[in-house]
Amino acid sequence: MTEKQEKILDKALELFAEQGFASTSTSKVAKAAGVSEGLIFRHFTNKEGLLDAILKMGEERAKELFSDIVLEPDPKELLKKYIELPQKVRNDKAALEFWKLQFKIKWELEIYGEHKMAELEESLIRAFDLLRYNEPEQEANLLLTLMDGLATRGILQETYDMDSATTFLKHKYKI
Amino acid sequence: MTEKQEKILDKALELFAEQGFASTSTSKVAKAAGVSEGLIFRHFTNKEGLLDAILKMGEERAKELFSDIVLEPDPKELLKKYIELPQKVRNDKAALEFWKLQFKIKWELEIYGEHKMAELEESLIRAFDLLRYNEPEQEANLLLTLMDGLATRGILQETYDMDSATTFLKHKYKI
Amino acid sequence: MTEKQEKILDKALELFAEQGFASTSTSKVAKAAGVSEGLIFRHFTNKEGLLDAILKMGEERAKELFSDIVLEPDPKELLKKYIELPQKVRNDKAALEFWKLQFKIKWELEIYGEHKMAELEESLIRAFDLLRYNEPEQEANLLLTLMDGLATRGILQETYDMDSATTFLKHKYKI
Amino acid sequence: MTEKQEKILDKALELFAEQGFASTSTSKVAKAAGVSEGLIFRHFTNKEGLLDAILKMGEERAKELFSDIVLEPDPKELLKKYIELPQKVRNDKAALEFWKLQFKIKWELEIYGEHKMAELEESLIRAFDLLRYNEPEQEANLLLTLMDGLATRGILQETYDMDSATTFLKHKYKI
DNA sequence: CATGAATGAGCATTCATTCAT
DNA sequence: AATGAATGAATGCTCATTCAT
Repeated sequence: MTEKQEKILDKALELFAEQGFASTSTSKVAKAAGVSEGLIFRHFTNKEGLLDAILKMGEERAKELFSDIVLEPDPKELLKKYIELPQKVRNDKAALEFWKLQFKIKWELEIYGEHKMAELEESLIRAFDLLRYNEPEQEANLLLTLMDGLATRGILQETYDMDSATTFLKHKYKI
Repeated sequence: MTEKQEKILDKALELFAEQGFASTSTSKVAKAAGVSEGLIFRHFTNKEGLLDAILKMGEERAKELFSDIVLEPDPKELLKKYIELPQKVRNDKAALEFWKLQFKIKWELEIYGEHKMAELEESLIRAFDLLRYNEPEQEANLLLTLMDGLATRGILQETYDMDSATTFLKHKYKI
Repeated sequence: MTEKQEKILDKALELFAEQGFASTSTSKVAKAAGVSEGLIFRHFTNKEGLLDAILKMGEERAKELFSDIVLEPDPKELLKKYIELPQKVRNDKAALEFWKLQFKIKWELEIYGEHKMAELEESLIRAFDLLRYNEPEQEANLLLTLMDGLATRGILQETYDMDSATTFLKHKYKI
Repeated sequence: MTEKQEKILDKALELFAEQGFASTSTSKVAKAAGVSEGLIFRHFTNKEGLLDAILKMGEERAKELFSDIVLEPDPKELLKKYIELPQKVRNDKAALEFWKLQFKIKWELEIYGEHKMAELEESLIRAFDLLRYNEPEQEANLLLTLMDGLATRGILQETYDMDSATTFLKHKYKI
């Protein structure tokens, strides 16, 4: 991975996250990255190939982010970490950019990456089970869904008070 | 409003909801509507003008949908109606199209129409207040956020089991 | 000639003179005149037909302007009137508009309306002859050419000092 | 400057001079130059950018043409060279094209490039001064204005007898 | 006489992509 | 590896013109 290659990925992520995939032209990416437009195609074949590379990059970073949660043995602690995730992401510019892109792409291409969540879902189910909730699958599903809502508003609604929401949630789950 | 005008709005809604605003060209809309491309601009000035017209249309239909909830005097009934909304929308092709567009546009243009929700939020707060919840504002906010998540998955994840989720939610809120 | 017809001619003249023929769309004319675009075509067949109507109108007004000069029996007086013409036109908004259009059209369509000038040229030749100039044809031709230059600068160069130029010319021709 | 770039400039000059700026589409230019339309924009940004490039080219050639006059020390010779300029231009196809464009643009965009003439005017004033004319500024101004007329007719009126006019003028200025 | 709906061709410009160097 | 020239198709939009009412 050369320096220019990284620069392209970096700027493409930024632009795709800001303006969306379709609305970001390869020439904009090239200009922002300070490289010739042709180079993008030499390295990534396609505009789609560029997106794939970014998405793969994102998946790896997401795994890092999630692994800390998934591997947590204490169920209360696991829930806490999960619920605090949006706050954490919102305060980390790089992570926020990835999330934004992830969601934007979801809506632009209408794909909901279920498999990515499978592992997380299982760990949540286990946690709720250990905490003796009656319907752990439903609880896990509800919390995952809520998370999508939290992400939606955290990203889209600048005035959204994420801290209150998080605190309230922890209170509800008695953490 | 001539027949062709309606046809344009109709097909534009369909295409914008399916493929997104930026990725739907005016020529595609014209072709789908069986109209000359120029007609779109004569009637709606702009591609954006076309979107606005559709969005206004959607707002009116949303108001109808919401008014039934907002005006409900019985708090339990209000909550029930609100929670059942996603189910209702998911089973109504026309309504689903509008919701899809609404969310797609949110993400494409990064605007979260807070004002549209204000009335709804107030009625939810009142309901939770009447039901003697300790923190009605937080409860209302949580439910609204959850709704965004429900919509996200209901639209994006074809396999999402909306009925179970709804049932479970009603159970949680003791309805 | 209905009121609307006149309004069309009026506004078309104004716009053609300001922005040129090619750069003025029939829709602009219709909007400025407060009529439907179709009406222009009902009355004038073509965009070109509209131009022709305006040009004909202009020719008549030019004849009025010139007739006073051409019919002047005293050669000195004739020269004086001719030389003072640009000043006169420059101070008359309506006349200036016509001249401007006339010149703009000349350059846009590359036609030099020689026949319009023939009568004027003859009267100038006669005048120079009576004043015992050696080469009255050449003198007339020179003055006519100079007039084109005077018009060019009078219209195009806002800062052009037409009064000085006129005074100097009269002095040169001993008037 | 690649071959294709030059070809674009060349054909654009030709077409702009023939048909005017507004009436010459970029696709016509591209077709005439045997180039893809996109290339025009890659090299010149805009249709206006293309015009600017041509105009700058013209200015340089005009400077060459004028410098010979402006630097002439002998006043009689200077006047002679100046008066003979239109003849010279009319017999040089490339130069004529530039002049035509220059004038067409003047009328289409209504800008009179005074500053370009300033140097020339000063040298004319100096010449008339040396030749002991009473009002050298007025004389210079008159001759410049006459030149605009000469150009107008030389370009627009194919039958205009430029040689006679030039001869007569030289005779008038005793050259 | 007058309108407003409607069209097809054309416009300037942008786009993703290819290729010779 | 990297560039910059080049392209063909597409984009949003405007144009002159027609026609039913």
